[in-house]
Amino acid sequence: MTRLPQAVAPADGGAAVARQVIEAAGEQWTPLRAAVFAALTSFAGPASAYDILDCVSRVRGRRLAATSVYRILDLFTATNIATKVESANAYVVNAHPATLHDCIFLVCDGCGGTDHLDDDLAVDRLRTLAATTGFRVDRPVLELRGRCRACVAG
Amino acid sequence: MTRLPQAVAPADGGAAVARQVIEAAGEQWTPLRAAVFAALTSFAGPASAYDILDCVSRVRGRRLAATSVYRILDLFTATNIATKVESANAYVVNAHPATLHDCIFLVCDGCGGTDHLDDDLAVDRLRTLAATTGFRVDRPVLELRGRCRACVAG
DNA sequence: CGCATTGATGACACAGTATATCATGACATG
DNA sequence: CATGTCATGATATACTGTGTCATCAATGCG
Repeated sequence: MTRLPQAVAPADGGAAVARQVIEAAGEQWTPLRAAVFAALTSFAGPASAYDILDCVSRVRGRRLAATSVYRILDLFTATNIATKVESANAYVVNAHPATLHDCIFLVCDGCGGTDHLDDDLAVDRLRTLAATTGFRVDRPVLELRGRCRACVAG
Repeated sequence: MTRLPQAVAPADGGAAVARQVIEAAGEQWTPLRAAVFAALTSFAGPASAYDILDCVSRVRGRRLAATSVYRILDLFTATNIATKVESANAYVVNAHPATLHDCIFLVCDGCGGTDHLDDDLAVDRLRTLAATTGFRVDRPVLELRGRCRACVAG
């Protein structure tokens, strides 16, 4: 299966689905977690932990602890609600948290925007190759840095 | 083309080739750069910038500036002599600096060891998919986190 | 009700990663 | 010697992330 990037944008930015996933995992959907999720979706591209910290702090009128942000981001990534873009030390909400795919991120070095594509064929191939060496893949980090259409043109 | 991980270990750890590449790029092969290269090869797996800083400082009996290490690592990565493992904030020497391949790293979360494989087929596929969205790939970041054979067994 | 437990968050310190800026030193060349 | 260039140093600072203990609210139970 191959899907090209596409936007599926529920009115709430996916918060309802995220909440379902979190609660299905036996975790709570707290106000702070909701705020972090909202902050995450409010950025056009990947947001750093401190971007989120600043954003949530502003909204709540009170500075929250960095620890809390990291804890919540860890929870989000563990439940597949968000993913860390390793090459940018930043986080993005996952477009389809309910279905398991190994996202391939297209990160634009021009505008910072991030698209993603899912391509089971390529990923399966990589997994299989790794397996031939006895390596068990737990977490693929597949990111393509470059320039998006607009930034190539501009 | 697909090659499985293999060790090609020249006696000098590849310093001679590295030097050629650096000089071909119009840059100098200085004692400090040689020391950083040697430090890089002296680690079994990827080494952090500060691992290298400590190592080189010890060898030289004098603490060098973090800035210098980063500058040299930037030079090495720009010339394809080394690559940054983004998901580990660490650097490894490139096994074949002269030939251009998009390395796929297998990073073991157990022992920290890193293998790599080259698979033009998978990478070309990803590049092609990206291109269909108008995205131009400059720098693929392809890392598979998991457990190596030994650590899966242990 | 009183109390213990549990989970979420806060507060604070600190470690680790990275860059900006300006200064210095070595060397080449005119 | 004056000047320029390149590599490196020195210093400060920003950014990223974690460890540890305290606090607070909700829940369950005697």
